Amino acid sequence: MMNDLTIGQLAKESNVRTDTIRYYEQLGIINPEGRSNAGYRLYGPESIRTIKFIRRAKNLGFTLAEIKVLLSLKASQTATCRDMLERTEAKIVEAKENMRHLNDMHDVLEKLSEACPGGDMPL
Amino acid sequence: MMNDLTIGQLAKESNVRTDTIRYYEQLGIINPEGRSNAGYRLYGPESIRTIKFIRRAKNLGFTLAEIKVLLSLKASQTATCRDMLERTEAKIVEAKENMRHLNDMHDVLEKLSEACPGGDMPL
DNA sequence: CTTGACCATGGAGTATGGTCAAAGGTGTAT
DNA sequence: ATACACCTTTGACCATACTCCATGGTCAAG
Repeated sequence: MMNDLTIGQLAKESNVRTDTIRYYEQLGIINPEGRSNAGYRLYGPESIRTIKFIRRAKNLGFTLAEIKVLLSLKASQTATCRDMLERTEAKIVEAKENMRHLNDMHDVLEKLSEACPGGDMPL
Repeated sequence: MMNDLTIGQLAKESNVRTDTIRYYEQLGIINPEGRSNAGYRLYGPESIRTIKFIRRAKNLGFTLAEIKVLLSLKASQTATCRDMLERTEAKIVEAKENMRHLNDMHDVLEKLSEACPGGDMPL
């Protein structure tokens, strides 16, 4: 299918390195839909979403082992599980915001640590 | 002073290993107040707070390098810096709560992933 | 004065999450 | 057909944050 992505294309679309995708595959987190005649990994377009999910979860502090579990739940056919996951994803987005704010603050603190002994407060 | 703690006592009070404290010292994050005649590290009681602060910040996702900066700010004599830090600490506590909730949820999800294919929802 | 718990240093080893490099096959444009 | 970008695998290497080990000194109790 024309829809399939090579590992390089997937990497570009999802802003990770090809090595990282292969590493995730090694951990059993993601798998290509198949292989080309030449043995090239071929991915469906939903893989982009998956990689982005992994990155989001990672930023929230989930380990790759934990993310593997989250993704296996996500794949489950049980509606209740899917619902739980959706709710959790919303929570995760919230927490990510919190962490982002915290990190912003950290950046400010770093600047402060340089500016403070003698300078005006940059904030 | 009788108030001084050996590394083992400090480790016990702050729930880390002695190795970890020495490792932090190597990174310049904490330092003993002095040494005994025999060369034993001696810590004041505030070191317990410091180690606990490091652990708290670490759980929030700060790297040890970042924590070093936070602690250097904390030590600064400038009132505004201290104020900023206090505010940031409050934020950090908030964010920690959020992450704790998220981690609780993760634990539930793990249980779900075992119970879901065929069992009742435990939640 | 010896035993056992504690301390010191230095260096090696571990887990996580990548990242890079070597050696070689593929695919397409000129 | 040959350059060039892309793909393959295997395996080494990196940073972070510990954790353990070997070797040897210290100290309090019996």
